[in-house]
Amino acid sequence: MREDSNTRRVIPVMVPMPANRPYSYAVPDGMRVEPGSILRVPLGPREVAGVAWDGDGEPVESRKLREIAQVFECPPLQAQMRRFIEWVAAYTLSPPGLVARMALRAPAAFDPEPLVEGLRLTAIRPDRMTAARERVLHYAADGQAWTRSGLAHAAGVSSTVVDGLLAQGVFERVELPPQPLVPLPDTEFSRPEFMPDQKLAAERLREKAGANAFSVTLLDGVTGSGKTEVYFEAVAAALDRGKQVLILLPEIALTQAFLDRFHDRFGAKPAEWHSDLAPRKRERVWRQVAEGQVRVVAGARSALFLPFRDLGLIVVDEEHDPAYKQEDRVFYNARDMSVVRGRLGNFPVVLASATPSLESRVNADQGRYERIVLSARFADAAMPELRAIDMRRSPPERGGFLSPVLIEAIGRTIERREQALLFLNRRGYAPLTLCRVCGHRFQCPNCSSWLVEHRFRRQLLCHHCGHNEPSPEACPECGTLDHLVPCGPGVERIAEEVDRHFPEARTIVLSSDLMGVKRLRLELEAIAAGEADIVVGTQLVAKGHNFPSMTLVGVVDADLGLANGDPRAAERTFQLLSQVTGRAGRSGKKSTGLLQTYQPEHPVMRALISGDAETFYEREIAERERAGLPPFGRLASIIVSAATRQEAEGYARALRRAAPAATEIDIFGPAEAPLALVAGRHRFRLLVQGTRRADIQTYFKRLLERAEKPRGSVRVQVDIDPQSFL
DNA sequence: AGCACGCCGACT
DNA sequence: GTCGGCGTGCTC
Repeated sequence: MREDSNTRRVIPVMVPMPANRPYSYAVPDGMRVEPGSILRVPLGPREVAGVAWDGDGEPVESRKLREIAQVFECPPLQAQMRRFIEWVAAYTLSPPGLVARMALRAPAAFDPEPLVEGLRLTAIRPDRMTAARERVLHYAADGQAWTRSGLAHAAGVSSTVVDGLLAQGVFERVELPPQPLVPLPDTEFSRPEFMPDQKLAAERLREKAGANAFSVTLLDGVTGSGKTEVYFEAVAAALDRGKQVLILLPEIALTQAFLDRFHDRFGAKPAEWHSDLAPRKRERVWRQVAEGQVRVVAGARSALFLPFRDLGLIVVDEEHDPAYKQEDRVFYNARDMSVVRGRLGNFPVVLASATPSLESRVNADQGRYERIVLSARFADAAMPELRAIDMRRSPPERGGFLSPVLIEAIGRTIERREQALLFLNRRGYAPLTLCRVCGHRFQCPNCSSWLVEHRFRRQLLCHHCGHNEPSPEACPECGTLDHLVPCGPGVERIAEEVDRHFPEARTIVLSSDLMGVKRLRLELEAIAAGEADIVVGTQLVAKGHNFPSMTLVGVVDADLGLANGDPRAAERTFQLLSQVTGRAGRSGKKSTGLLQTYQPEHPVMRALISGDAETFYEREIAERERAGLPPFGRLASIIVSAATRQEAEGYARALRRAAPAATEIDIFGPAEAPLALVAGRHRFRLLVQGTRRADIQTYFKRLLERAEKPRGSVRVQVDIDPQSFL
């Protein structure tokens, strides 16, 4: 704390905007502020919530210096969290104010939850008794405090009856503490019976999570090996130590199944945290996490910035999932930042996956993480038998995309009254439309990608930037009618083909653009209950939902993810297809996975079919090491975005020219096409390769200082994440 | 990131 | 003559 010339106390405050350092504010006389206090401060024309930071406030001109308006009655942000914010800001080269903002994303949560007014029976009896009053007294006789509306509702009377009794003194007002959001989990609620290798793993995890020490454990267990139940033992151990627990999930909105399993084990639900949460609920979660009443949070990546009072374990489920990576404003990977938070907070971290990322595998191989392997499927669940369908030998009939082999397998499956899942990671009807007369191809006016036909919506859609236009009747180039042809399949087109072959079957298309999260949950429930025979779905069917009678999974285009130039393509495809095919066979019935491919000899297909992931990983790791790619070398990028393509590209080129020569850094780009169009901004990426993170960070800082300052709508962001590549 | 200030086109 | 578009610059 410092005093200015007028002997006012001045402290640093981190404000929620892209400031590179805390701002200084004056503390009014008599105000008690400590580092971490959450404050209401004036900022320009408005007021914002900021955090009192550590050390002295830098002196500022006294005409600029303004006073803190209020200290919120709310637990201060702990030193551990403040160090975490600083660390993330330094690592991602983003302004700490923006990182702090992520920890303050619950606007109204800083004021205490209002006390609930309750009514309790006194010794006074009413002057006259009526039937309605009788009923009210009957319910209130339990001596508990009731809310006015609750009591009126229970007694089936209007609330004026209760008001009348209150006026006579029959009831007194009492203040009730706000209801806890979720009941306390009970670590003894239902202890599962484990198979021998699960038991071993669970004991090891209990040991790790029971210790007050930083460690990272990679729990590597095939789909259906009971991974979740095993890491629940780590959760139990941390809870028994009196700690809070965070479980990160890639798609929390879709994982009703996870919440049910948690409930089965602990007799209570965890608090949820994700972007679809209603604002009021969001505030209560934030508040009760800060106060320590919520013991377990299951959340999306942003839950990492919740202000836990006493966090003692983070579990990152499906740790390989690309959804953990945030790619706007602050670029970070929640899996990696979880490890950092564990290190700063000195507590254990568990990374769980059936198909770990290469980074985590290498970290385990090199001894930085401990690796626990669960190789057997649990109880009656059998691994699906995977086979390739060589599309060169069993091609689809003209105009179709499904091999006769797959069609026959679907037929046998639904005859047995079992379910079939067809997976194609492509939304819409057809990825490209062209005119048979003049050859015109429908292209996005903003990006350079093809427009995807969505027949259900009668629109052409750009999957890059969201641009959409109504489906055309005629070719805009030559005006010819009825000569536009869809090229290639999307899920809608596959569903159409399925309908042709199995008109009697109940076929459902599951695609993120067809329904909201709520509707999707219902559809998933319905499918699990057997209300469909054939499901055609995109990526979202891969995530976390269990379909007990699904015994056939057909991958329509297993080669799809391998086509682009991403060095992670093989790893990603392996992970995705493992997850998709793992949806089958959960009931213990014999199940099959069929992969339609033109390259059955590809390492990814071989690994999937043989079940020998080990050889695949070794090969991929060797390849990465040879190429100096993550986790052996670093890839990073500078993202330039602007309102127009010209502006973005222009600045990207200017940056490229200004790049100082350096032996340890290799910078290339911009790519020919803009990377993406995000909320009306074109983005270009300059890719940087180097060996050490520190080299890249220093280099970026130097480059950004040297280059002309971005003007106009140009923005520059940095992505230094071992996960990143386009 | 917000938000106000400021300078040029189509309307009551 | 004003309303309003979003370019520019600042916030302790």
